[in-house]
Amino acid sequence: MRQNKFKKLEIMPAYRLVADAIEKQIMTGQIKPEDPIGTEADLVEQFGVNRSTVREGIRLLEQSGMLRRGEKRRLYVSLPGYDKLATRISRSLVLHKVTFRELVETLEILEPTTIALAAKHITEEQLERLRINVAATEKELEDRDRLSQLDTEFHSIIAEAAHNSVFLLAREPAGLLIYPATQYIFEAVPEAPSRLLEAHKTMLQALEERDEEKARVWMDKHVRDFVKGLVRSGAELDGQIAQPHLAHLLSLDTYL
Amino acid sequence: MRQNKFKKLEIMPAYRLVADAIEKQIMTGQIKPEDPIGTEADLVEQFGVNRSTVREGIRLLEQSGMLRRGEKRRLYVSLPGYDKLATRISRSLVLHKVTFRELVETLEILEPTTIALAAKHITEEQLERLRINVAATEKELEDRDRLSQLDTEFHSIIAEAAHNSVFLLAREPAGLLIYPATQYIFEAVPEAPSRLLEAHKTMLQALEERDEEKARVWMDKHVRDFVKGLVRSGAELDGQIAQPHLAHLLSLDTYL
DNA sequence: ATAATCTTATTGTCGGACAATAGGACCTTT
DNA sequence: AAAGGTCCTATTGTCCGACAATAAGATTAT
Repeated sequence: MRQNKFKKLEIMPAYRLVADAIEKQIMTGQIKPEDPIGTEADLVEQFGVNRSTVREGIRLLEQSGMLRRGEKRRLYVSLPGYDKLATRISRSLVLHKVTFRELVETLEILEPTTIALAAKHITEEQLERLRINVAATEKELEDRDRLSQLDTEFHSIIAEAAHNSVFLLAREPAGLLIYPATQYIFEAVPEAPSRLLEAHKTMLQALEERDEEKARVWMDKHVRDFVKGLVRSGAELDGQIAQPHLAHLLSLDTYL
Repeated sequence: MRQNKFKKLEIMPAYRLVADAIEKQIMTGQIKPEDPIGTEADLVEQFGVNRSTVREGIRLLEQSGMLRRGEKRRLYVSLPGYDKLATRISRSLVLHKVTFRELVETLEILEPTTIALAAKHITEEQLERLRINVAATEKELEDRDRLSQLDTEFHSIIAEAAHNSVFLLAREPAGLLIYPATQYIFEAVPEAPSRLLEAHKTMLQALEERDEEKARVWMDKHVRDFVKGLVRSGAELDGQIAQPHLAHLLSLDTYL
């Protein structure tokens, strides 16, 4: 038997070490969000490596949202926003070829619970945003594209109203991936828009009344309705998400 | 009123354009996982920019796991693994100062549902891994550190057994953040290890019997037990996660 | 055939260079 | 004095060229 006297050496490129060093300080709270990091020249001096190397390290952290370029293009520590994270997760799910079935199964579970939490915690400001959203939905019943945007937003606001960021982040990627499909349901099911509006109205009302149970029941119905529509629109539950459904995720590329 | 005749110009550094161009091809399936990307020199030629610029672009994608260095150090398209994603999400949650309350609230909801799904879909191979896990737990009841690792693993296997990658990814970050706290519960609550073992044993049994309801009920109990222990161990439910609880997340830095 | 050596391609790192730009300081105009 | 223009400086984004380290492949020696 071979003797294992030595640990495997950790041999990492310098740009990684740079990134890890900065990340560690951020994670341990030694540098806090909105704190400025020095200029590239400063980092060169501190780490004792070339500027190119520093830059490569910075890119790593820039991507994950821990660093951003702020005023005067200087580097600041920053919190990765939930929207950006959710987008990134969604993309990964797509690459992993997630099926409609997995998505709807997840939402059938999460959405009713989400709205139940929301009924307990929603603020007046969030109620107002929902009212605006519903009003817009009513006005633009004909514009399918806009309507599916509003649908996605409606559910996002509710998730936000649950006031639980862990839960929010657990739900959001599935929401981002599935609700755009609403658009295709509208094409196949003429009565879908009005049913959607009715459901949204009722859920809003339930939230205004803080009626947890009513909210949950209607959301449950709403989601199952959605799934039925999805099937009627020709989606294969065990198939992957079709390209057209993802257009928004791809074009969001630009600024995240 | 100001006329909005012009769209905001998209002015982006070249290294971003490089990254976006590659990412787009990956997302649209024009390049698939495990496909080799050319060498840096190739990319320099194709994009018509300098190698430094290409490298910075590559770093962005390397971080999000869409590119990796494979054999012969060449660049390959790759799927961001769930474990890596979950780690990254967990870190973001920490930076956003999630509270214990948000974590346990989420798990109280997700875990029972997870095991119910698992009861339906678990494979023999996964059952076997759970048996090994439980056996190890029984043997090492004294070693708190090891025990909390095994606990985290136990719940992860169950999540995997639900056979829903969306759900898996929704649950994992919360699991990563909360179960390490088990260790501190053991210090405060002497009878905790044996109670944990009993619960795990019973849940395993329920899974073997495909008894969805029994599994759910026990998991529910198990999680609430966990929360009680957490409180007894002195954790402030409305406080953030303490540094020591995060050690594992930080040291994982190295190779993800 | 196996081991040792050489070759080559590629990455990681370095140093230096320069244009573009943002911000500040300073000046001009009304 | 406020608004606009000009100059100055620091910093970033990009380019160029170079080289050591390394891994894979080819070649030679044992």
